[in-house]
Amino acid sequence: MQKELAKKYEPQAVEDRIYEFWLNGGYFHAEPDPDKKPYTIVIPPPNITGQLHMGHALDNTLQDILIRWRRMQGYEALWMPGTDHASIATEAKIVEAMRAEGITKEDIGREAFLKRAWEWRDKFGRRIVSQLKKLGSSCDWDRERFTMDEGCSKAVKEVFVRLYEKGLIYRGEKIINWCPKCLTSISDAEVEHEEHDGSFWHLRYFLSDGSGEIQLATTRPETLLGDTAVAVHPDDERYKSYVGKMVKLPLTDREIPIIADEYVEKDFGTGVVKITPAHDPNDFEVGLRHNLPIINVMTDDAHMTADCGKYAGLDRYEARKQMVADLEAGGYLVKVEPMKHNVGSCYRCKSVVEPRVSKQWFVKMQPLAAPAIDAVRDGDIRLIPARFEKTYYNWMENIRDWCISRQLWWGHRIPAWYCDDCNEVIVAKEAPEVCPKCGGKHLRQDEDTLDTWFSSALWPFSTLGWPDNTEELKYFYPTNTLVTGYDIIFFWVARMIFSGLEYTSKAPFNTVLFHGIVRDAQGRKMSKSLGNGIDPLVEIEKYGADALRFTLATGNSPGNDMRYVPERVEASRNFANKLWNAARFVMMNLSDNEPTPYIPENLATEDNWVLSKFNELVRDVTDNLEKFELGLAVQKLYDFIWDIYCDWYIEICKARLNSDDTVGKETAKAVLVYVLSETLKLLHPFMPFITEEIWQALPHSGESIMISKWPEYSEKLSFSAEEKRFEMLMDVIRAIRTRRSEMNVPPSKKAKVYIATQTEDVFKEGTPYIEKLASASEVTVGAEFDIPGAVTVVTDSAVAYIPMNELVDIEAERARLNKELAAAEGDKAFFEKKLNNPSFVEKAPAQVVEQQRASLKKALDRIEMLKDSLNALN
RNA sequence: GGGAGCAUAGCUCAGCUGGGAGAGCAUCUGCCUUACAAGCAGAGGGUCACAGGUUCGAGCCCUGUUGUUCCCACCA
Repeated sequence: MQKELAKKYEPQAVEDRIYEFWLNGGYFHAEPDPDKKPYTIVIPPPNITGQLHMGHALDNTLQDILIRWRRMQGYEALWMPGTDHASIATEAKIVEAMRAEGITKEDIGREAFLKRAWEWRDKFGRRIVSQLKKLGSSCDWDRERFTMDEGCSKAVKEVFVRLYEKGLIYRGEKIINWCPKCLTSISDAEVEHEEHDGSFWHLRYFLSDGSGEIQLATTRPETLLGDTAVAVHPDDERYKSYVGKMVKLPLTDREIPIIADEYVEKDFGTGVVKITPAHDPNDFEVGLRHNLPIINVMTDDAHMTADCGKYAGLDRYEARKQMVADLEAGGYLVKVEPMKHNVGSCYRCKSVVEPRVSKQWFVKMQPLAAPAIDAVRDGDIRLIPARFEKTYYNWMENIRDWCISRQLWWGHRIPAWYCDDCNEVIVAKEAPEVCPKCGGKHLRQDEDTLDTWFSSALWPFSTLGWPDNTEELKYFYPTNTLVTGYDIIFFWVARMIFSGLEYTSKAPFNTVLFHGIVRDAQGRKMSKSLGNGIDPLVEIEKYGADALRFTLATGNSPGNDMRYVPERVEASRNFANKLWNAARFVMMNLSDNEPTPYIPENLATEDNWVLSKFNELVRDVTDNLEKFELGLAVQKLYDFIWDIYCDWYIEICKARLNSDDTVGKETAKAVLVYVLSETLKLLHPFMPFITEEIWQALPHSGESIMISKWPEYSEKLSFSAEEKRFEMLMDVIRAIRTRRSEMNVPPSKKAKVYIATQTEDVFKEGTPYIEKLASASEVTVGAEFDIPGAVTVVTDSAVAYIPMNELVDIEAERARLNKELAAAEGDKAFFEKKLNNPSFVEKAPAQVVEQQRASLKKALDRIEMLKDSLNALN
């Protein structure tokens, strides 16, 4: 901070410089240290294709708050950063970029394609990292990792081989979700289901023996050429006689059987289903049970295959249209009903997913899911908020095998080789020279890569050196807190849990803090297509990273979505500015060589009060952070700094600072500096830049606020008696201000004030403050006054008379006091009623009863004072 | 079909284990009181969605209703 302080805080001039300073100081770096307790967070690795969006901003703000706080508390705090190769998303982008050049993947081949991909990664992987730095993230960049770096790749191979050997990874021909645009299989979790308006075509299939027809209904007539049976329920009386007969498949010469299977719902549609094992997961199962042939009628990009006669080569929806027309023309179409049905689409490209039979690699999930369920149930892992446990159990308990192979090039290539000589499958960490079975040399590695999430699942330990038992792994693992959005609970969180348990025998973290989605001001999801996204970098440029962080941390409760309202970031910016100016004021009063912050002797009541309030703040903020209530913590800091420190304490200190009382002056200065400096520490995790900038400008010891010691609650700073005394003063000041404001008296018009009270010492001591803060020209304190016709204000502890008779309308004043009296009488009745209720006194906690008694007493005192005041008017 | 969240001041949201409802923004009034007009001092504004229940006491706990958002699910 410069000597000449700007009136306004300018984050742009501060943040980059401070971040450099931290980096140079090496403060983000963590090393195993047996003398300290570890605290570890692994970052949810952002995609290398990604740009920082509000979701990242929120996620990383929360992590940075936790890690900075723990670091200050003395933990060896490691925030492990890195990026994710995001196979499907990255590959799609590169393919898209290549299309602009007029070339395809296949044109250049695997090797050249991967070269491009790595170049892409080098170029864009840095971008997201520099954006995280703009936010102030205190990651240990020395340890930055990438899901496809050597270590992570080693971990991936290790896991694959181990699971294969254990029989938990297998290759099989099954029906999977196929994205016809990305041209790869995807897992169940990668399919988004949405209800669409569709049609339900009722068709008639004629029996081969000419004895009649059977009617069925379908939403996908274009798969008809792949039908290999027609099914009814075995108990369906209507169709019992049909079972075993053959029907002629319309538009073809093929004959297919009518079978009975319990999968069919009697009451749905006509109770008859066409069975297309190649294109529907249920039909596939039915096909297995009845040994039906599988006829694939679609190509990998969802066009009809060459075997489809006149429909060959048509897009699936065009084929549907033409087939429906042909069915109608041929007399097969009975009717068309409108129908809502679920359509699955690819979570990356939104294309409608095509169920497809193909040979893929799978992870057998049930054996892995069981311990993962127990870990949460037994409390080894705590989900915050707890309601996500239910979601988690529900998913884990109904989990199906995980399809992990992808027909993509960018990713971890599957460590499996096929022997062309003897068809042996070899799964190994290193490429085999020869076939271990036949000694043949014609080995081909599997062309496919692994699901991106397969490597992300290992992130908490692969980044720490696993499978090697490194010092880092021993010290920092298991990690402590995982902070992420609830939208990736299945993709990532659940998979890390079962992976950690399986490979390290430990839960990978003990707490998961879920946050929600950042939405726009109207509550809509921010998206490219809507164009309603707010760029965090633009906001940082405009308002500062601290303001953005503050906005995201405030009013954000775990697991709940939040709206990003522009006005709020302005309010946060204003708060930073407020703090800046408070610091300016304090420093204005300091000389060049002030001692480091300390608590002086000779504390005045207001000093005790502010220290006591600060002490409570320390306790509350720490407590909130322990409970992951970050939004509450930051709110309390805001209130303390703005209301208590600025509006009251600084204002009240001005009297001493401007006086000739050297002791009072020094005391005020010392307390001002002490409380400011300590409060900056509490605020630092939330607003790291401005707190560092101010802290550096204040007298301090140590290199940086970010490695200073987190304040602790101290009984010695608890002054409840002094707090009460000071609050009496505040009450009177507020009451006088309110009264003057109601009468539109400007502060420049000073007036005498007489204070009648039973605690004269409080108000005598507070006289200069009443003069300054309540525009009093002269304050007289006594037990009783008789000042006819004065403006009268009554608090719980005093009556203040302000003889501004010319402004007073006696009748109005009487009416007002009577109104207040009525209110006080109401209070009295309220508390009396409560206290006269025997079951209340009996059953309520003693402390609560005591509170009510005190409130009753206040009301009674107030009534007395109001009555006196009314009498005084006469 | 199952499950979950949300419903509190005009707007955006807090509200910890139940003890007379809070903030910011907006509105209104008066202030350039030299740290800050991105500010200061005040004011107005709420049957805490609805209906029951538990309790001495319910915004908070229970049940149901309505509205809304989301997640999961193989009725073609």
